[in-house]
Amino acid sequence: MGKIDTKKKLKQSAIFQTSFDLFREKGFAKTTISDIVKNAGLAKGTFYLYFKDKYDLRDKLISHKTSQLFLRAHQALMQNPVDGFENQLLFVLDYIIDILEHDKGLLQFISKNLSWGIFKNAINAPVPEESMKFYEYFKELMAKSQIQCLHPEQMLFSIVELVGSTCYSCILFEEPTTMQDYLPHLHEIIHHILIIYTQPSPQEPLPD
Amino acid sequence: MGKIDTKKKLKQSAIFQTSFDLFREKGFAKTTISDIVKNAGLAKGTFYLYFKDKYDLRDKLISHKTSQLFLRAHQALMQNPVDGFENQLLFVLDYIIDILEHDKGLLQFISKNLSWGIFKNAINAPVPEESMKFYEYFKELMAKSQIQCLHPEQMLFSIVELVGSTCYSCILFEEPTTMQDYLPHLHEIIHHILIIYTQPSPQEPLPD
Amino acid sequence: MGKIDTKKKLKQSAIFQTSFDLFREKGFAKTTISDIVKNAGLAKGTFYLYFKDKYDLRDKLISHKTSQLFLRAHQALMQNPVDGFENQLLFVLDYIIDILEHDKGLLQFISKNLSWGIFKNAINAPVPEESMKFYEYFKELMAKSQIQCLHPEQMLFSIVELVGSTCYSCILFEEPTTMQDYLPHLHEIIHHILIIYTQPSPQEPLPD
Amino acid sequence: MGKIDTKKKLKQSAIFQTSFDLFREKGFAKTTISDIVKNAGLAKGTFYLYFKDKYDLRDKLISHKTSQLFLRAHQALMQNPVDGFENQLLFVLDYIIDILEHDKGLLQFISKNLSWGIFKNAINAPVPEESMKFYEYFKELMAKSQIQCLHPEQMLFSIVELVGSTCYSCILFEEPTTMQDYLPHLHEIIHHILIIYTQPSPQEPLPD
DNA sequence: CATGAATGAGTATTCATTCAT
DNA sequence: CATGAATGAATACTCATTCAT
Repeated sequence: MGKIDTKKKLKQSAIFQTSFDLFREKGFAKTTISDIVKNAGLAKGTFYLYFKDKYDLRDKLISHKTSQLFLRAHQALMQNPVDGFENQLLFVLDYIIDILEHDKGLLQFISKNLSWGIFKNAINAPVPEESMKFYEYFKELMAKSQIQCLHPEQMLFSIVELVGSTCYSCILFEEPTTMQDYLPHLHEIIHHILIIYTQPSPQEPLPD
Repeated sequence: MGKIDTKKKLKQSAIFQTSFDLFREKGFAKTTISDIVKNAGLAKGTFYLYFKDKYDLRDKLISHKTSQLFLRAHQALMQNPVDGFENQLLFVLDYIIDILEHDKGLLQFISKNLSWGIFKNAINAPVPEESMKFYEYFKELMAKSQIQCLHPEQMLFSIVELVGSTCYSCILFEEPTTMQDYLPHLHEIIHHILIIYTQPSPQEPLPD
Repeated sequence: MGKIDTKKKLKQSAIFQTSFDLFREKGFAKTTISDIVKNAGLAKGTFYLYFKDKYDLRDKLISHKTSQLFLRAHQALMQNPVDGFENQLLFVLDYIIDILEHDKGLLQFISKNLSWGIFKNAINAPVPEESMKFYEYFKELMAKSQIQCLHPEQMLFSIVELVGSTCYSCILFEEPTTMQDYLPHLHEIIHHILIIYTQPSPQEPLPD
Repeated sequence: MGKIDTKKKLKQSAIFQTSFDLFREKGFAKTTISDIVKNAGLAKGTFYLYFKDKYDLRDKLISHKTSQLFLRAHQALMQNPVDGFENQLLFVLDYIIDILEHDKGLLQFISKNLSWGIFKNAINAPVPEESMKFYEYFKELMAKSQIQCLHPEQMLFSIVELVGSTCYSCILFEEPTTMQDYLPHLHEIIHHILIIYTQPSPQEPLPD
């Protein structure tokens, strides 16, 4: 009973690991299911017991990897307590950026396919305990820091999209500059976005 | 000579038009070269006289479509003179956003493939006069408005990436909200980005 | 013992019923063993406890269904006594044609696979009491009606093949006409076949 | 121009010949397209330039072979003039039966798939001059012999179905007897079918 | 320049069958 | 007896690319 379930988990895990390596190495399109099962030491048919097709695998893998990323950032945050929502947010973002800078394959794989929808819900996480909803997580952080914010979702959306797309370009192509170089400006823009959204009224003129 | 050139242009144009329609309709991956030439009324071999392969066509098409987009925005700006760099920038962005809102196929096609590199250089423009470099264009606008800016490229990069990725989500999926809804906040963030980059940096004083 | 036998019968029966429905619905080739066991609520391995493979199942099913058909016709004949071999034969044929007209799936399934061999011997009947030999049955009817016939087997063969193949076309495709339309002609041809085989052959005089 | 067309004909012909041999040898189901093209000395893709799939090939092949059969019978008839419709009909049928007796593979292949619809129309004949409509052909023979017949189509249908299905059993399995043995009886039944359908009125009582 | 017939490597997917539990 | 996870051989079909005409 437990044995069979354990074996099943192992197989799925093997497919995850192998396919991720291959996607990183050769790209999604050039990776074949034959490649995956051959490297995972499984029969072809077995693949189809766990995933509908290559696209299903990809989607589940993105959820999985994104979840892992946030989980690691969250755990780091727990071990290095930081005060205030802004600092916490920056800590998490910087932590993730740092990981991605050292794992460009991961960045390449995730970014091409990540969307706000996946980010917000991360519902299809194959392992239940991973299916944390990041948006909920940040809202909680905000609440704990007693931040007032009219449109918390839009605020996070703006930040996440900005960070995601600029990272992609700076880290992978160093265009228009390196991540090192860009990071302080990114922080400053994020700082301003927080100001904008936590101001009493977005219409009112900004203080200078 | 001129005749032959005209004929060549016509064929290339036919491939552009047909392939764009098909990419919009069925997506890039599902569109075959057979499809394209059949719809364009050409022989298969003819395709290879004009493009190296499907990827070459796609890249040239993206440049072409992106150029067109900016060209239209630029022409609109010429006819509705607006004062000041910020207003000009917003005019151009809003104009493009409006087009994309009404042509989601175009948005889908461009966004998946647009990167800062293409945006900045637009090098492969098949029609020479299209190969305007947008970055240069904006730098010129800035100069005309006598804007001082330490890192103009980074500033535009931040804005373009933010606009690009948020548009994609808001227009195509209305996530987390509609473009209508999000637009004022986007404007405000852009406003702040301009402030950040055109004010004396907190770290380093502007040279005079 | 009896219990186990009952259970076995039940499973076999479930496979028969389910597979027949599926064969009718999707055809033999498109029906998979997975389909069958899933619908029958059994495990895949169980199938192989009862049948060698799909072909074995099909053959047994044809025998089974053909037997049922004749059994029903026979029972009807018992309840509506008819005099004379020709009338009895026509009664049985008409009865069966009527059933097939109302169950085209059955006709389709049986006809594609029925041959004179199966008809004559019905050897593989899975349930022993079904394994009535139709040819023997008709010979008995003939004997009871005191019909003299030199080649009774050929006579039945001619009739059965004619009825079988014309039914198939008339009922399933209404080609060249409907069964309704064709039936009187079919009767007349059968009548003549009976005449031919029960009259002194032109070539060889009947032995007395 | 003519060269290319000739080559195309040759390729189709090669596929026809090769596939027919393979179908005869291993059966339709067990013959793969890979087999066919390998034996025909063609590339896989080439197959799909000429036929939609294996089923398309089979149907066209049946038409082709059936047409050939009748064509040969017709040519033989032209060279051995026979008087009267019945004699002509029997000549053609006997001629075909004779061919089939000596080419059981052909019989096997055709019979499993021949239906009255194909017989009557033979429309899809790949080579135009083959697309003779047999039913029309026989109607013509009848007209020439000044035969009056109320339901000529039904008459031919009855004969063809009878001949087809009895041949199949007698030739391939010698069940219930050999074709040699059965032939005179078949002739007699056909003779009677002609009588039935050419009688002034099918409703009127048969003369005894 | 233009054609389109021919190519054939390449890939996803199915499914009957087995066997450890 | 029953199960159903695992297997992997088998196959249809696609499509970018070439090259003789």
